[in-house]
Amino acid sequence: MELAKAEELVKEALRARRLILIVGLMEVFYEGRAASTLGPGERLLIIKQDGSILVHRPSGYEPVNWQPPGSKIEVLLREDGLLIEARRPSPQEILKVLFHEVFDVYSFKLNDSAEFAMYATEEEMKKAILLEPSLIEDGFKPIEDERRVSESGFIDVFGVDSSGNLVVVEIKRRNATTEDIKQLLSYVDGIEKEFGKRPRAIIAAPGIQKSATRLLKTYGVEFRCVTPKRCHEILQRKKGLDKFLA
Amino acid sequence: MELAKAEELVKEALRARRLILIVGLMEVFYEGRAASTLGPGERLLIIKQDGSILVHRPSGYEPVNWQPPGSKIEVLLREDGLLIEARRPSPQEILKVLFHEVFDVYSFKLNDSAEFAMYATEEEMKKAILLEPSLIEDGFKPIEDERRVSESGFIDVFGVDSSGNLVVVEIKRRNATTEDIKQLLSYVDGIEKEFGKRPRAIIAAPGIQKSATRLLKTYGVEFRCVTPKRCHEILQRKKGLDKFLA
DNA sequence: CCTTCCGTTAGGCTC
DNA sequence: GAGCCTAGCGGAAGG
Repeated sequence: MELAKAEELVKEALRARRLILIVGLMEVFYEGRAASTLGPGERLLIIKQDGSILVHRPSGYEPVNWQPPGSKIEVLLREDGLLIEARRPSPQEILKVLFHEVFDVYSFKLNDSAEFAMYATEEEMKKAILLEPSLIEDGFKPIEDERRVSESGFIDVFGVDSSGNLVVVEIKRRNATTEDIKQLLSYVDGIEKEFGKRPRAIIAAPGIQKSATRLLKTYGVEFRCVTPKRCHEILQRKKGLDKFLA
Repeated sequence: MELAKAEELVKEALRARRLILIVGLMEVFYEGRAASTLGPGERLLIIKQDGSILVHRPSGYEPVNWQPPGSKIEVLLREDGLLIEARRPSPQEILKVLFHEVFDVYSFKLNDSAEFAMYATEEEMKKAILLEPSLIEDGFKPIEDERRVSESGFIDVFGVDSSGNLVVVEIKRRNATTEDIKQLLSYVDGIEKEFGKRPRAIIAAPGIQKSATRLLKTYGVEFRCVTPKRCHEILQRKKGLDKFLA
């Protein structure tokens, strides 16, 4: 395709705020928080209606270069090719795509207002534990979620056990790491300072990394196997029940 | 476009291992480590030669759903639409895209062997410090990079100052956080245990978060302002010099 | 395979 | 805007 024709198509599509796909032979330059260069090759450039822009190579999940939404897009026909620039003010970054050849330009006005729903997240795990505290242990009573501990951060679930001991619960949707255990321990220290009494520490996760297992024993942290999937099922069941009762 | 025609085009492109773009009205379902649903909407589906697959909405940098390279892709024409499934064995995950309408199917055999070069990374910062230790301070002498500290991880740069004190340097390409300082301090403890002598601790980064500043004073950690960009320039200058001397 | 750590992480939330 | 944290994080390097 003539580069001049491609320029015209892209400019028109930009004005109309359409999703644009450009396939061609291009070089890519990026400078901002970091910097990168990518020599000539055949790739796909995607420009979205909100100013996000992505360069995709023929392989790999990730774009090789990109600019997030809000970038300002400019198109320039030059001697050496068709240049597309995406500027971002803060942080100051620029992405330059220089097309030596354009194979095709497509553009679309897409309508998509559907809601995206994600399940089996850490958030759902927390909700399930608050709703069904026996997931942690019989007699466990949550008192607070997201309790702030000075200097450390936020406790996922804070409560008491059947004997009245304070309990700090840290939730992870993936296997717990040493870092996770250390974080939990810093909450324990904070609570101990605040209440003058050392709380029990429980990590609720689908599993635990081997290196973290040692820390468990050393510091008396307890592990409860809780999976995102099971928590999701519990919430679904409860919801179904509520509907039935309503 | 007829869904049967689309099915044919996609299957042929899959056999030929081409990059495939499908634009149309689709629903998306994902289940694996988590789960998600996305109702009908007009989107772009990208299938790459290596089995990666991406669903892009008209806005936003990130794909709303995806599957990484190596997924097995199947195409099925059903009563309710054209179904494209991408399965991944480990972790066991499935992505289902059900097209109610297909506007266009494009496919390309793309040639792209160019090398991608990234600059101003943490790796470059380390190289620059090893090459030009005065970036840390006059008289600093690096001894080792990536020195293993038992139980903690790896020290970015380990060395001695002009008075013979041990020095532990932690490098960050972005502003240093409290976590970064804690990590550095765990290296310090490890080195103290190993050498029976407490080393100096230096964090080399473009800046430091306010909450981390307090930790500096409390634990005697020193801060050196070192930016990725400046390190990159130093390496470039050195390279130019080498070329000139060669 | 598992673990560790970086990333132009992005994105969402709070302050 | 800065700070804090999660993510289906992905990806690479090392054991």
